Amino acid sequence: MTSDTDTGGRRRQILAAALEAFDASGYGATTMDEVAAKAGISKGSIYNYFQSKQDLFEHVFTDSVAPDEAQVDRMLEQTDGAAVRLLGYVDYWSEQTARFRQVGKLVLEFWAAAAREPQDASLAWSLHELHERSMARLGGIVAGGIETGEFRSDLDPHVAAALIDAAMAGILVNQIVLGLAFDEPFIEAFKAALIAALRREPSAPRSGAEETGNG
Amino acid sequence: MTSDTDTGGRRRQILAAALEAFDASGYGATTMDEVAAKAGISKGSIYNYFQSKQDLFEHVFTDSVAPDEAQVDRMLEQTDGAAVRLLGYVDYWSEQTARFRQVGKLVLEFWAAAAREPQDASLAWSLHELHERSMARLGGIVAGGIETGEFRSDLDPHVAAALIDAAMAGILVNQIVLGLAFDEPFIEAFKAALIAALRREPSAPRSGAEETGNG
Amino acid sequence: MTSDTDTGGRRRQILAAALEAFDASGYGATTMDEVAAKAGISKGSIYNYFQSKQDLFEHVFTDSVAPDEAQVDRMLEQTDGAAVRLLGYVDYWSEQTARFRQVGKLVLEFWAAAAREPQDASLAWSLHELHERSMARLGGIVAGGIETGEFRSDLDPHVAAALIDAAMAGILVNQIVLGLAFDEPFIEAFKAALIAALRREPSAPRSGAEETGNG
Amino acid sequence: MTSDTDTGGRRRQILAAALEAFDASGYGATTMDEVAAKAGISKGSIYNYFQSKQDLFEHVFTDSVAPDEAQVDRMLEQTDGAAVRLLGYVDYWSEQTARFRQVGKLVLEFWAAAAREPQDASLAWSLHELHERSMARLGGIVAGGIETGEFRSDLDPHVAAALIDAAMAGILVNQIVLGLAFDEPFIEAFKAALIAALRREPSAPRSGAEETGNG
DNA sequence: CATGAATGAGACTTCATTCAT
DNA sequence: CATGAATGAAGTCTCATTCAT
Repeated sequence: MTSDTDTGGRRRQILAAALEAFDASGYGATTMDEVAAKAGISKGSIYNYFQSKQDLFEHVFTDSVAPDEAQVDRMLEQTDGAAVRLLGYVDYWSEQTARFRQVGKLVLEFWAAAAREPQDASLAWSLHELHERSMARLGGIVAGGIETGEFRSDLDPHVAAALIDAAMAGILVNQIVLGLAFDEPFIEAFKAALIAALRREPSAPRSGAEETGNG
Repeated sequence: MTSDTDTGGRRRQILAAALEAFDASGYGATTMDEVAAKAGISKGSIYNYFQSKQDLFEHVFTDSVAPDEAQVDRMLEQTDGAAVRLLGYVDYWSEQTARFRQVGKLVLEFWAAAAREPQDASLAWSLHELHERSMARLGGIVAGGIETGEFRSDLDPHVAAALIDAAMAGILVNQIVLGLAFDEPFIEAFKAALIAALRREPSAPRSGAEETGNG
Repeated sequence: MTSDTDTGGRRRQILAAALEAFDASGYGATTMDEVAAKAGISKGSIYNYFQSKQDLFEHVFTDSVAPDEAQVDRMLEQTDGAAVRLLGYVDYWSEQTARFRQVGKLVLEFWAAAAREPQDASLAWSLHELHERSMARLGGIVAGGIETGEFRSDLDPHVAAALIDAAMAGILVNQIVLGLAFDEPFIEAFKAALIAALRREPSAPRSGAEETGNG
Repeated sequence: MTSDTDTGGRRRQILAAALEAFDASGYGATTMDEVAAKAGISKGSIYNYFQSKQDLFEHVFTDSVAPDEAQVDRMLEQTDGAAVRLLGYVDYWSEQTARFRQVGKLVLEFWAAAAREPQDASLAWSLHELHERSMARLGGIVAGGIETGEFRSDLDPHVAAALIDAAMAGILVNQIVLGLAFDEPFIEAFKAALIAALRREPSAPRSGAEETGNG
């Protein structure tokens, strides 16, 4: 047990050090020496836990950076109403984004690496699956909204989901690459725009529901 | 004349080879030998035209990949109507994206590199300025639409521009990273969603009553 | 113990190989491959002990070639009489010169490199301090001789020390550059000339009239 | 004629540029580009005047830096008295040294290069012959002084010449390597020491004859 | 004779990975 | 399982020299 815990601890220690190093310098410019130094262990030791630098890099994503999807699924299960569920999803994503912001450049490294990999390689596959699940959740929310009449009936749930997902990805990119600050008012405006584009409209007896509220 | 053409030609030759190589393997995994071989010249020759690998990389972006903005400005000058101008802008961007799709991974390389650079470094600055100009165009279009009554009056042009820009960036990312195909129908849906979110709602003679109540 | 010896041994191994290589070919023409081959290790290994070629070069001087000054200080402490001490110093220097003769060209490399360096750089500083200590010893001997009346009272100890030091440096240079053999008879003649130039002239009961004119 | 002059001028132009460059950076660190830039011509052109970098280096010495010996020979022919001739030689050397001081590091480069060359190679041979002529002059002066009774009869002219030459070489080295300033008072002290070591002594009815009389 | 782009050998240095201790 | 010295392949960049114009 102790040894087991120790082993897990050592592994996590390396992952944390690697995350920090890769984020600061990128994959190419990070050396195993750096990781070892940050982790406070010897360089050779890393190879007892990871097969190679590439392997370590991928595990930084799958074991440390990949978003925690359990909570959002719980939230979606317990919530009624397509608009509410959608806005909840955006909030969840926004929280994850805040985490990403701390390891922001790393996300771009993952993307760039995945783009270069064959589509069935480890990292590319992880990102692919992550995206698939995101699409499924968003598509389900939109389809539900159409069914209940909350959302416009002329929407294609898949297309809508892809658009919403893309918008979120783009916000993240602009944050990381350009250092833009997308603060809470911005996120609220984003939500309002989503609702404005999705909701059923002419039948609404009253309009004016989607004020953005920022100056 | 001949020499002038030749010199420019040699430089372009190297840029084309570098673009291809960087796109295929990424910055780190591309060697100067590869670039030289693809360009059909000697390795040392590259250094007669570019100071370093990094310099070459940046010039691939600024000289070869950066979008051609002249045409869109011409279009915007000659067009009336905010919605038409916006859709025209999306088309312009869509065409550029098609170009990017061919050098897709390279764009991620640029982004990752720029994110790692200090914000005033060459590449980061190029991307920053590109974004600023994009924001200016989009913001202008939206502001014009608000003024003429085409678009909702409760929009903040800066926020709207940032959102539109982010959505486009995200579509690009998902294309590149996940290999998704965003075809013409998708782009049309994107346009429709934009218009749906921006246009003044015909049914509401007066808006401006209830805020979204953030928090 | 063993490891300590081994580590020190490996380092010395590299230094010895580098000394030989630099001496044979000069700094510029010596390659790290050569040093590695002579030391019987891999090229990369050298960088576990020295940061760069320049660093290795400087350590060859400070760790391997710089004269051993402990013995001469012991001798000077235990000896009385300015003339005897001076001749002892010449003998000490002559022995060191014999060592230098084996790595003769290397000394010129050090000098040339030091001359090109800023005066506070590592190698230049080493030579500077070495010279300062030499001047202090010689100046002390001469001053002592003047005090006891062995040497002429119109000498400036600093000037005399500088001259003696220069003469020794020049003998070394001519040995190395021109391959001249300065054998024992020559050294004896050098000693005699030194004494002749320094000692109080017996025929003049009182000196102190004709100063050299500098303070 | 014009072309001949032009050619000579172009050659001298290159030599002057090379001298400056080699002096500033040393042989290894000087590039042909630097020389060409300083000379204001193209790099390829240098090879119309010199076979190689090494060839250029050697010609910098033989054509530009080697001391001008004609004047000292004239002086020696026209002067009587061994002491006066010797002091005149020191003055001549001192003037040359002032020239060397301006290209000081270069002298060390020549020495280091010559030491590495086989003794019959171009540069080594030049230095060797230069030294031989210096020895001949000094030896002649000393021998003459012994003959006329000015100098001590127990001197070996060859040994004395070698010592004087070495002292001068050493002064030069310490100037260049250590940046020491050997000013006129120092040179006068050097002269005084030379005379003190050489002149016939007990028979001198009066001492104090060898005032240095600086100024 | 001038030019300067092209060359290509080769230099220094880095670093992922291994393995004996 | 830990260590860290050793490795050696590979990378970027330099530069003396050539040669077509």
